[in-house]
Amino acid sequence: MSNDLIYKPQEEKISSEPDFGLFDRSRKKSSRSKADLFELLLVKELNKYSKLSCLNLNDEIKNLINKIKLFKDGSTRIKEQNKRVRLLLPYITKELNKLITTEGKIIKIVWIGRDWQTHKTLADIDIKFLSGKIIGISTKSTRSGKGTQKNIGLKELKKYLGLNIDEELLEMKNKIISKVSAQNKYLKEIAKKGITFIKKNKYRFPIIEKIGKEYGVPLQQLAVKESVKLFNKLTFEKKKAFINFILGFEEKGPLLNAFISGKTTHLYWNISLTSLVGDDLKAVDEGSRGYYIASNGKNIIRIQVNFTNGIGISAFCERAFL
DNA sequence: TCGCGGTCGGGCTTAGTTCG
DNA sequence: CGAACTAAGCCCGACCGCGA
Repeated sequence: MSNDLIYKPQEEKISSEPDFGLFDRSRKKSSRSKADLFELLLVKELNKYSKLSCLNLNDEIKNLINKIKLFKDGSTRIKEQNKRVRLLLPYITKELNKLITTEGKIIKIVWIGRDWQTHKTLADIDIKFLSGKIIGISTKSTRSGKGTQKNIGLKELKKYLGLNIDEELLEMKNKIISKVSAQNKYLKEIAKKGITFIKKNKYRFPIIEKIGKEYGVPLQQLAVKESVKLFNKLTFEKKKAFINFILGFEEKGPLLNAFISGKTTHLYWNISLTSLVGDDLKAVDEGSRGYYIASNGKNIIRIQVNFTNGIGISAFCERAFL
């Protein structure tokens, strides 16, 4: 039996028998909870700054802290978020001060958080002024890097680029399921339960990742080629629509991007990104993993082509970076 | 030239919504 | 009602440039 097929218990696993995914082994990170905590702490401070009540946030903050504590390095991660809020806050309030002189005081602050889907916005926080004006704040907190500008699912890729790889995806999925199934009796049981269950078991059986890549990577490469070809065939208006979607120009109101990466703060209004977009728009193949969108010969957006939860064993998507 | 901070690039995690 | 989809987020190793 090859080494890949041997069941590898994770650090928290006690039983020596495979549990077929009943055990949750994704305990190393808690990225989403940390982001939520960061956003909520920021909302709390912004409320204080605006002299608005924020007592209702304390329970939720407490819950998140308790959740993050359970993860590896949990308390360090919590401290980090607190620190980054302190560093970023003055830059945001400086910008808000300017607005207050023309729009009046802040009367309401709404944490959008995970409700972006129903709000249809990139904003994490909405701020309403006395004049009725509402601005959104999109905020990120990372140890390093700029974070994802946008994650584009297959539905949107179809809509904007006309990308259709349904058949290839189905074929890939079937191949992965049958190859996983052919490994041994445990994997046969897992494969029976479908691709999501296969995904849940990838840490216990490293061969799953290997098989996923075997069939997933060629599809990534195909999708890069297709996307580049399709983008370059679009009319100028349609190219622009795709870029507008990525950059968030479909927002109802002004959007302030406020993010902190390590100790470095960044602050800019979304509208300032319009200067990036010129009249000659082209997609440039960058190899097997992604492509660039260039404006007048200069790369402005990098698009990474991959799967959300591991190659071949989760949903396909393309991700945009500035 | 070496250490270190910043950026890049690939990948992973989470969770709300939708769909069969 | 659970699996799949979607789209937010963060992680982290590699790489690169710059000053001591």
